[in-house]
Amino acid sequence: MTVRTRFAPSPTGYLHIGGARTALFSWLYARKHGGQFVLRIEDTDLERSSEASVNAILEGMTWLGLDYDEGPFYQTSRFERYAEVIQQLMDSGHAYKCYCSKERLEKLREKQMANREKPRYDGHCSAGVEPPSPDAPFVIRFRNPKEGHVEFDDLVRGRISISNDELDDLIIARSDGSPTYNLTVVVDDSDMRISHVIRGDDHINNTPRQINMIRAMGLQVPVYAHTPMILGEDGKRLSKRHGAVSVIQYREDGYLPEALLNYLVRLGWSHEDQEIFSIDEMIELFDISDVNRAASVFNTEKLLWLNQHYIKATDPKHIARHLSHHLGLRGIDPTSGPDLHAVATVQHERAKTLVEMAEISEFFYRDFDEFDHKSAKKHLKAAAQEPLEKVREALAALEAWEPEPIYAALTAVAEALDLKIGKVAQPLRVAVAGRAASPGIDVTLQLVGKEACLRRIDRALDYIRQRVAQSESA
RNA sequence: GCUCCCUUCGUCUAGCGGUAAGGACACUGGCCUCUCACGCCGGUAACAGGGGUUCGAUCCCCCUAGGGAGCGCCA
Repeated sequence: MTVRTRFAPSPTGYLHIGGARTALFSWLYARKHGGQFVLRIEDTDLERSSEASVNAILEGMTWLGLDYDEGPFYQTSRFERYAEVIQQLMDSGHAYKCYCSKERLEKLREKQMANREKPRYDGHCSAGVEPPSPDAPFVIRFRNPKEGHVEFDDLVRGRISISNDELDDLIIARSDGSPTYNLTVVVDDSDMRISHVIRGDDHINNTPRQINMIRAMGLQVPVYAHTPMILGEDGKRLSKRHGAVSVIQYREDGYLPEALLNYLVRLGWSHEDQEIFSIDEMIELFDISDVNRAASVFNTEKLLWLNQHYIKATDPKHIARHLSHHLGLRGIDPTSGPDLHAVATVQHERAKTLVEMAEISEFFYRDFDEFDHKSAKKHLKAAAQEPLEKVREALAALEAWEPEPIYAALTAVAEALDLKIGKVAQPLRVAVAGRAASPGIDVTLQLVGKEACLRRIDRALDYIRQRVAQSESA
């Protein structure tokens, strides 16, 4: 049997974290078994579906690298097929017309709730009834078996069993003739020869009735795997308000797709003590039956750690391209300063996201507006004046603007003044970078460039003199 | 309310009848060091509770509690 999995989002919003993981699991399973992964857009809800959402989902999949072998298929283009199946079910007696009014159903539900019963359709029209009027509206219901129970072996949950008397006769066609979800999934999964249905566990309760329909149609029941949901940082369900951000938002926030994928695959799944997985390793090692049953909480801290790991591990040339983009977003022309590859090389161990990397690299490309307040307070004080003046002198005299001579010049100044190198380097760092943290002082100066360095040192000296003058007059 | 599902450090997880309950993130002590990071060494921290079964339960069974999902002419 060739493995065929699918991802079937409804285009009513973005591709969010939960959907992305379900897609990843399905994709991995197909890739692992040399099968196919198909994408299907479940857009039968005309009210809520939008093309913008379809595009957002496709964009998210592309960014993550979850390529599909077939599709995207749109359910809206398959209405004829659904109508055909519904007719077959009618012909074989597995479905019937129901003329019950919404009012009647509403009352029924209230009564059942009051009686502490599970609300369900009572089969009023099951035996066949006369239409209240010749042109009375009706829905079509699936005739669920009354006896026995449905069992299936879920690849992550194990055996799940539910009694048929818990199930009622669900609507498969609305009064306007359009098919409902439970019918369309079943028909599509069958037509698309899906062998393994991997989806969120919010579908567990639908599965038994879907199995009953599949059997009524005389079709093959696929293997199911219901993956647990992902909770927000607060342990509550993900919502628009916290965490359920679109996958694309992570790209904007400076995450690498490899990091997000790695994070997602470890949510509910593990392989020994391994934390880092390349795509190839995931494909080789992942197995849907090793997935946990319990929901898991999304933890940005760990994602950040992984992201930093991938930033460190990725070729700086590649990082440079991303950095260019994020610098651009900050209004910086990346060609106006040092080579991006060099900057990425010295910064890639210092940033958890590409956005952060752009932020801490800004000073390479333009003079900062003002010194970081705390850093200036600590380092740009009277005691730093002489060292900075001497450093300026030494640097101005340098012929070769390279890390080694620069560092030699600094140590010479420090020695001459009988200071530790830090007493010289820190004020200089604040002068040139605007803050007390930066890559090594030598490469920092080199990349900023001689002219800019001298200019900024002068500015820092002005700042110190002004500060000294103020404290004297006070 | 009813049905189904879930429950190991704060978080992600390992465990599959006998372990000092392992790893990772975070937190934290130290080393390295021109800063920040990186890296390295160390630490704190968990089997929801109660009954069984068993020589022995994190692991098997039952109950309780807590959490989640479903119960639509949404998907």
